[in-house]
Amino acid sequence: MAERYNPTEIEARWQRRWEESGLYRTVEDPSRPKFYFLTMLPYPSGDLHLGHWYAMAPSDAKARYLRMRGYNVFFPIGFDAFGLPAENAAIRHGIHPKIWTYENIARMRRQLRSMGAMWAWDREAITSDLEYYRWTQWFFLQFYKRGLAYRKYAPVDFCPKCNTTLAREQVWGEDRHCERCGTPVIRKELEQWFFKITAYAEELLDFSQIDWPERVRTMQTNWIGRSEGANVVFRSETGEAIEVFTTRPDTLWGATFMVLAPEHPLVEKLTAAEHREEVAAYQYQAARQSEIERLSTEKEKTGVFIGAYAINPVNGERIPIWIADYVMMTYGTGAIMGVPAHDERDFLFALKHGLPIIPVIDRPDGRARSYVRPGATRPELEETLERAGIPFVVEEEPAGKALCVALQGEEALDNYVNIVQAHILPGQWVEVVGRGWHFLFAEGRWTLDSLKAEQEILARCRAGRPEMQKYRTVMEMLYDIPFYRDILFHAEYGPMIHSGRFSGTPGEEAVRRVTAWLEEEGLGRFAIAYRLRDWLISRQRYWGAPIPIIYCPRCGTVPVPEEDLPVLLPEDVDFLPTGESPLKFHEGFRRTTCPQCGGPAERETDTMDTFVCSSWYQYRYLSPRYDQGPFDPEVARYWLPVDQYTGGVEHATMHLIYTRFFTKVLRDMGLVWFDEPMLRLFNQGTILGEDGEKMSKSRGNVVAPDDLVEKYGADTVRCFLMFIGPWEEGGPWSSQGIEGIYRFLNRVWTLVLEEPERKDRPAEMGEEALRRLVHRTIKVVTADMEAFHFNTLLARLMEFTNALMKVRETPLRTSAAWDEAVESLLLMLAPLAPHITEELWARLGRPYSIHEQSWPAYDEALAALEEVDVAVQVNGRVRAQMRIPADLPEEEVRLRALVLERLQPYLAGQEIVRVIVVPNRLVNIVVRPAR
RNA sequence: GGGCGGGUGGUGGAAUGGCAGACACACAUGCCUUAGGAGCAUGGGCCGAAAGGCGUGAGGGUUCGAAUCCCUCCCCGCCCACCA
Repeated sequence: MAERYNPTEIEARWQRRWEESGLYRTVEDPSRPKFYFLTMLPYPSGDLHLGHWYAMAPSDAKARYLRMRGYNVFFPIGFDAFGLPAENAAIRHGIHPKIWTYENIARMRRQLRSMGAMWAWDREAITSDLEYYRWTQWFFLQFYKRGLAYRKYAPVDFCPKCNTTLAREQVWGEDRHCERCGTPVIRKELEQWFFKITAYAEELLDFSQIDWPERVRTMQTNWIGRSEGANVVFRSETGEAIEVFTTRPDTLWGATFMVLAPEHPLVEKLTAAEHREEVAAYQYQAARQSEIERLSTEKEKTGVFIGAYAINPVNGERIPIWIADYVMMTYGTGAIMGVPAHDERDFLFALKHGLPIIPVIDRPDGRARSYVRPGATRPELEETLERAGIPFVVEEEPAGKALCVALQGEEALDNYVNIVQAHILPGQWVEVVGRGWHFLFAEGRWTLDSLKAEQEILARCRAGRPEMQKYRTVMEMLYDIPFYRDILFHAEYGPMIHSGRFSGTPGEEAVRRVTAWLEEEGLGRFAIAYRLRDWLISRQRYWGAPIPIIYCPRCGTVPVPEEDLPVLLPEDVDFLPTGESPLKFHEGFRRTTCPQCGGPAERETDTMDTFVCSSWYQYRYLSPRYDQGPFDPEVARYWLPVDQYTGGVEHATMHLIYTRFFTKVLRDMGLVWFDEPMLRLFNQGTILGEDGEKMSKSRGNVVAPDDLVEKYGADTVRCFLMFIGPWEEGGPWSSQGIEGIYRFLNRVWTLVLEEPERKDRPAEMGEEALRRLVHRTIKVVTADMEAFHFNTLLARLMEFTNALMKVRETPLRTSAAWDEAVESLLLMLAPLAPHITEELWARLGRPYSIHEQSWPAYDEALAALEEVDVAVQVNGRVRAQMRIPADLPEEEVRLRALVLERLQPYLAGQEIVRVIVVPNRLVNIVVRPAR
């Protein structure tokens, strides 16, 4: 009896051996094709959890496979070590962030090693290392030099009691209070550093050079949010120029008001004295809300009139200026024209605040409606309409009969208008809405085509029916009629109406023609707006890379000279329970001398967002101790760019955009020669708790990988994570399911090492057939490996193993084909389960190491099936099976099928209409009863 | 509200126009065993004694043939969310 599979012993032994023999040392070898395989670097939270394993183990398997395919693979690892949790630990437990971080790293290194991955530990990089953040600061200076780093006022969440800014995750609850003291948080304008990522917005929309998942490309495209339109200059009555951005210049004639963002710089100047108090109160209120809240769809459209008017440059209309929090200072120009007839938000705003609504784009669907109020016309109208063939619905109302008329098309509308006009009673009216927008009175017809018409119509309606007195605008009056509700507003493109000489311009040309005209007249110009904002990198934190800037009272903002880098993060700091950055109070750090004039000056005390550090780590990995630049260009020339990147999709709009931006800047600096950092990207899913929910301490469903490794060994944990389901989908953990993989590895152990109980089982297959099975398996497994389909790959290997377990008891056990089968099994399993395969490989007397062997090749001819089982259907139902040689000519297949015994009852008395032959799969005989 | 995924046995999943349920878990029965939370063998979508029928969220369509393609709807997950 051979010894049993003991993963703990084997794994420790081989990990030591690999380390000692330098199996995974990285060497730049120009004679071999390179492959840079990168996995997102972990944050050293202190414990390696199963999520890390889920991200890393399959990556390691793929990297090992590529190595077996002959690539010189670079598979580095490191730590994203700056960040808030270290500071929180300092405040709560009195541990210095540096100690906390580096102790965590030491622990995680040990845990990571237990995975048995082929990481290039000799190139490990840690972002909080002095020799790392020195270059992060260097990049800041290069950005600054190129005008890509700038400082401006920006709103931050601020706790007035703690006297500090808060990160977004430190603001709690609906009422937005401070996490620590419960005081309501306010928005405060602070000077902050930004990276000008918007300068690259256009280029970031181009994904033509990378093979990334569509999901990520879509998310980034939406995040960047490119919109074409025009900036149009309005003037206030006092002559102040106010620029608005619009994507719909074709609706300019329908602008009936203007809205500025509450923090718009012109508000101060424009606000009339008697409105100041109200405006200030509204601005304060708006400042208290985060952008997230302001953007909430459910929210009422609040706002206040500032007592000023602007002139619409295209038609001279005088329109009121409001401020409202649905307008963002950070998008477009921070000011909009309100076109309530064709923008849903403006429509709701106008209705709520009693602002007039003038339609200026015709409905493309040609629909119009008319509601004839009781007593508006002579009673014969009904009969006349009937005779004219115009359908209507009669509604009984307390005041009498009302008619609801739906009209489709120009002709119906004209016809209806003429008929109704002849039936109107004096003082009364009937309107047509949706299209036409005619108000038919006995003495004439008014069209809702201007503010003036609006007022006249409203006055007449109020005079004719006293109950209309309560309405502030014509549209408000119409909106009260349920029959009209869904036809009063639309945002489609369509022919322009009520727009002076542009009336009649078709929707397809309208935007272009109006924009061209605006440019000619000097009233506006074509403009592109992006939703992407510049990247705010300032953090009022201690544990981060200090921003290398000095403020001198004489010279102003002065960058730290490159030769003075790094700006050292001082370690002798006190952590205040308020959470304020200790750098602010560290006199030795803050006080410095100006590099230009030598006079007393102050350092910037903010540090950089940790996403800055992780935007270029793939370059630092190449040469983590290089000190002539961020990375060794020699080494870079060999390895870059990254060939394959893997990581969670949650970074789609943060890290994955930032690192693309960084790379484009590096390219413009001449540091790299390519446009994109990572050529291919794979997003793995999330490993969930046994209950299908996210693993978290509060749910109590966390599975500790260390315990699993102790019980089953790393190979089993690795394989099971890959077996659970498609890697890109993630899925729930199963503490029972892992047993299956453990059994599988035990079976492989038995298969290779143990003497079978019997050896004389009659062979079910010959040597040739066994070879065919081997090559067929290599073929499908290779395809699965290429496609990251680890779950089906393992299923194939299990099937293969199960088949071999039977063969093992037959005389074939001593054949050459058997040896080939076992060897192939171990080689295919090696990337997934590196330890057990190394052990079995050694015990078979093969040379060290299995991980330096070539991936098994398959013979295409052998991999092809010799015989196939084909289903034979009659009218789509399987009625028989037949085994035939593979790739038999269709005609032959048809003949063999038609004479099958089992089929005859189904064919008797039937006429064969056609026979469909799907090669090597099935035959479908289509029949119908014979006449 | 918008965008992208997804819905298949008791469970995780396989099959992306061609025999639905590979592989595994759990379960059942049997063998072995002093014992079994080890190992081995056998079984299984559902209904039915069988023949056969039904079956991939619901309904419709295209096709010789649909889990797969199209239309309508329901449910779940993720991302974005007043971006003018």
